[in-house]
Amino acid sequence: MFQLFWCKVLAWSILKLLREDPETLKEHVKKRFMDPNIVDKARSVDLEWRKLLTTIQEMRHRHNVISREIPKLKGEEKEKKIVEARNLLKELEALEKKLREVEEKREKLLLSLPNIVHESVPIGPDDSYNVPIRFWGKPRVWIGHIESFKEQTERYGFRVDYEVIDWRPIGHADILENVLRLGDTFKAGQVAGSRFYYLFNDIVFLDMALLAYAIDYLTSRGYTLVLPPYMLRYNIMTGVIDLDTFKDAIYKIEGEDLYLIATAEHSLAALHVSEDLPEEILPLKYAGISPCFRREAGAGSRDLKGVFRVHQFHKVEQYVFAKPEESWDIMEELIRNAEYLFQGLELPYRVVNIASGDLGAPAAKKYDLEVWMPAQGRYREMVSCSNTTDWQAYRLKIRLVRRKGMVKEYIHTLNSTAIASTRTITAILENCQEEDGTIVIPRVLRKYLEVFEKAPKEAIHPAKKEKN
RNA sequence: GCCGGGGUGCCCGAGCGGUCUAAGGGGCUGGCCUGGAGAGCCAGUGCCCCGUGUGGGGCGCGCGGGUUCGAAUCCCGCCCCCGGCGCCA
Repeated sequence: MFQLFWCKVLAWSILKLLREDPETLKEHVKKRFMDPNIVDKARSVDLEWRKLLTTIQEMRHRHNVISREIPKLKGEEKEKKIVEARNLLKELEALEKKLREVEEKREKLLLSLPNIVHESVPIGPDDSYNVPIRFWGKPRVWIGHIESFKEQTERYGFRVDYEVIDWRPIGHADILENVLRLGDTFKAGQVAGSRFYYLFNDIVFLDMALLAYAIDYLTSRGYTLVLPPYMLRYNIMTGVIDLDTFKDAIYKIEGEDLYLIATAEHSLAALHVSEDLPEEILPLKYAGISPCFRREAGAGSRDLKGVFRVHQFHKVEQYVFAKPEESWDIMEELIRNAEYLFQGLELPYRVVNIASGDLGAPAAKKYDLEVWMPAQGRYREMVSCSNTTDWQAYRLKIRLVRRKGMVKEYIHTLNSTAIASTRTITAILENCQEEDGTIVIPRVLRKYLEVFEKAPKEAIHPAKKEKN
């Protein structure tokens, strides 16, 4: 028996849909509240490209045939053939120029297509349609926030146990700069601009302890610890993110083809660029630690105070290369890892299933982990966990090779925050705050502070009043 | 940063303007053979396009341009690796 029915598979799920089932692809684009016309455009340009390519390849073939005849000929006949070949090339020139144009257009359109939307994603145009799927911990809710707290929990059918406090905790920015006096965004603003900061002493130790805590846990779970490049080339960046992210988040190095990473996710995704990974080594799980640089161009004047939303911070990131059939289970593992870390810190949180319109092009599904911020009376994003299925893998040419039959397909990639330093610090500043402004250090962090002589061990205290 | 050497398919390695569009090994996948394994034999083993055929074709020798009817082979730019010099935390 002949074993192989030669079934040619289009490896990239989105290109396959584009060609074979464009209506379904349109449905996915509509779910994101994007213009479904991009599907028609991409489809027609893809078709145009294929037609043109076929024409050119036929001409190339004729030209190759002639070229191969030439060395066998002599004298006048040879000259005739050379002229013929030359003329054919002249014709080709214009067509190939056209092809390059079409190809560029096609490439652009293909790369502008967002990922499909997983069936479990709530449909809605913006973050107000995000759906909390579970709550953890017992938030401390200031009396004045009780109504809005209920709005943020009971509306979704959850009954979350909470503790009422009659004093309002000081906001993270205020306590950092004015009570503890361990941060200075004013001076940083003078020398670098808004959204930069100086942090001092205890808070710096806290930053380091958080990172150590995260890498300690993830490495114990078998994740490979990685210190990655902090800058990447253009073609790698575009493999990892969509155009909007590029515009809003990415810093460029002047005069070089280098861009500062906005997260270790970018470098970790790039770790296996252009590789064929055999299925038996999957899943590959990484924990990257790096600074993150973000322009925050789209943020306007949101969160200008303190270190909640800043141009640079440290982050431990989880990144996994997986077989398609296991990626959804791994997504659950990644969010559970993040939850484990925040449970350890005793920060009350909820996990939110991000609505289709708020997803971002690379992700087929995304969870955010949001911590309750007692001073703000809101849950705020600390962790973002995505399954990007084969969206990044296609762009980065990362394929999976099956043992049987040597079939190749695109792998799935996933990413999730473990801990982002400054943002987690804001959560600690508000949640672990005592009435007198003392910050009680979460127990799980203490062993990482032990190694530093001068690090705080149990609490961070308000600055002493200056005598004037 | 400077000078010299080098980057060939999954790996090793030949080719250094046309004898076809990468020799020859090795590995891997499948088939034949076998009681089973091995050996042996056969085929497949980069990307893409056309075709409802086990069919046809284009492009691939670090990347991008150029010369030529024809380039792995010649020229230019860039990247990376090795050695030497310089510089530096």
